[in-house]
Amino acid sequence: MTLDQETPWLDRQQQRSWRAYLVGTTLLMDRLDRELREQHHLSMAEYEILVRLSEAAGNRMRMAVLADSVSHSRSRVTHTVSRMEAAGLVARDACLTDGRGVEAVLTEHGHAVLAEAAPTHVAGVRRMLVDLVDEDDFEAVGRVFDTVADALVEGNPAMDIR
Amino acid sequence: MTLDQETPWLDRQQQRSWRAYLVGTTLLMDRLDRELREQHHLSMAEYEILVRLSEAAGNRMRMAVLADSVSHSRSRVTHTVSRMEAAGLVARDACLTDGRGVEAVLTEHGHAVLAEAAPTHVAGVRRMLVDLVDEDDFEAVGRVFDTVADALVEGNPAMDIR
DNA sequence: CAGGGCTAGTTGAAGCTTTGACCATTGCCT
DNA sequence: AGGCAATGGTCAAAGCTTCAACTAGCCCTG
Repeated sequence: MTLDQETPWLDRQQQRSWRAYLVGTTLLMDRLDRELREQHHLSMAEYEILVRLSEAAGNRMRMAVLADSVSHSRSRVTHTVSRMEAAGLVARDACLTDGRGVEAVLTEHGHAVLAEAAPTHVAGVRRMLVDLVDEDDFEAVGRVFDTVADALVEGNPAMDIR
Repeated sequence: MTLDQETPWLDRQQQRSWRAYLVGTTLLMDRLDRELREQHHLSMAEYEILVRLSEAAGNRMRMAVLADSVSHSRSRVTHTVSRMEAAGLVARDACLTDGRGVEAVLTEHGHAVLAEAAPTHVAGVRRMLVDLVDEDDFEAVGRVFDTVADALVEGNPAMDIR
């Protein structure tokens, strides 16, 4: 990669965009998390896991796949799932085809909690983001972070430093 | 605000954009934070505070103003500044005009650390985001999160639930 | 089929953030 | 002036995330 003296600064517009993104993301995530906690006793991390499981075949997923799909560390998912298990939202199940594996399974209760939480969460995402902004601009956000995610996803050496 | 049954789901495209944003942001923040920590022993929160102070008149800022400018809670800024103070990056100073107030001041060392960290941090932001995406798309990101931040910034009752 | 190396997942400690209580000071209102 | 609500900042405790081992099972090679 380039040396430091070759790295151009961000121009005025880029700087503005970058800071707006930082501040906006901080406020947005904060609020969505807070709403989920207050109304449904769920963190956003827990909510995302419920969503992923509900979309998975058999409502079950290997821990590692789950971790990758939400882009959280395995350790983090282990802890989060443990808390959710204690709350009866998911269960753990040994994987039949791989003795090392563990699957997280959505319980009845987890399904019910998700069904309750989803509409209000979606409403929040709309109210604070989607319905506020131009549709094309929001698609641009999708393109930008698709690109970022692709570039940063596990094992892309092009993104390593120097 | 609208009732739940009136809230339409996100359409396919919106859903894709929303998830890309979540995943991309998670990966990006993770990496930027890691780079800053490994190369300069700074968290992103600390880095942002250094930047804000370096731009402030007299390199000093009231705690509350600082907190607002990075959109972090006051408590969080208190803790972060305490750690930075222990590391010699900033100093605390009583506010002359308001007996309740405290000002954070950038030290020589803090200035030096920022001068070292900034180029590599900017390089990271470019490498993993700015240089990867279409310029117009990135401006759209700026518009979107400007709007979000405006809507969510302290004391906008329109964004409250129901 | 034994060994080494890899992958899956967990664990506990350390670190950061949030929450809520708390105290001091200030500004407003009468 | 005197009382009282609001503001600024801090702190301790609780919660979540990260980090660095660690266990166990898989797979490849000799």
